[in-house]
Amino acid sequence: MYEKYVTLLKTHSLKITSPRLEILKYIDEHRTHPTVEEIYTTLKNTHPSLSRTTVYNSLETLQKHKIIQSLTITNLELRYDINHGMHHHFLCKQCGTIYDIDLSCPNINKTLQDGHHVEEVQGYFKGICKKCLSTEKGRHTNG
Amino acid sequence: MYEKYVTLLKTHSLKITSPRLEILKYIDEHRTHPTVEEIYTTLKNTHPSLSRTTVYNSLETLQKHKIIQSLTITNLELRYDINHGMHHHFLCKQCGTIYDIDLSCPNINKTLQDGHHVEEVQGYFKGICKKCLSTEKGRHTNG
DNA sequence: GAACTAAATTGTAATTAATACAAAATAGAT
DNA sequence: ATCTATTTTGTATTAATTACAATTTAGTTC
Repeated sequence: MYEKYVTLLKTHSLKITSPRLEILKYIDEHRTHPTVEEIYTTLKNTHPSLSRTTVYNSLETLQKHKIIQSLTITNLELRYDINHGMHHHFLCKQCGTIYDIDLSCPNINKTLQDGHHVEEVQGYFKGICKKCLSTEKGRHTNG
Repeated sequence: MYEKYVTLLKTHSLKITSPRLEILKYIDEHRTHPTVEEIYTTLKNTHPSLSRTTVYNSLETLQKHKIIQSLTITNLELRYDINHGMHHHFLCKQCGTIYDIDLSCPNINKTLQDGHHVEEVQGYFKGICKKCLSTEKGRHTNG
């Protein structure tokens, strides 16, 4: 159940704590790019002693170790995502869903750009998602 | 002095007001991707009646008309940038400077991606800028 | 397995960015 | 000059995040 996450934390010489395991598991199993509040309120149900600050602290630690990453695509608050290989993000302006986009910009791996050393790249795409487009089309067709 | 901005506002059928002209001029002349607070405190000096809320309102209006755009590259707060053709951004993790990056990801203009309709693209690059790299190198060499 | 210590968790308080809203002011039209 | 819808302004709130001190605990040592 948790071995995967125990191993991951050990690999990074991080202490194995209940909050870290739960948070990591949650982010790994919910690829919805959740907010801190979503993670906190959900886990609070099954782990009442959990503190909001702990969620912030744990996320920061996991991020420092590049196990997870934070997104600012929604402007309002940080969202978190497990670090599963290079990918970008698409935000639907209508339904708010954030999709993973599996493409790699060829400029991404060039380590120098205008003389700057690039360590991280995040691509944010915004528009209307496939699902909303089809609903919209259906609505026009039917009524 | 302000004709350029008067024209721009007129083109978009926006009322010509002093705050809008000042804010637009500020963003156009300071390509440093300023925060709301930077814009507000700077303009407050020469225009004491200016309200923080007005800065927020004006920025929102200008953004809706695609005259400016907002960036979330620093995570903490929104930063604003005049909309001068397609470009991306580089944030130096050391000095905090945000540079414009004039490259266009070939995927950017594909209007559909996984069936999603892309309307906007923002590329955020993070690392160490040329200037900080050279300072670092100098330090190693000299001491 | 008990004792120890550095690190993590917790809860509260404070900070910061952004938004809501109503009253006053004003741009542009008549 | 008058009028009206829009904009500006200031205050009050909300929401996300950070600071910090006290408590607890993971992992080590004996």
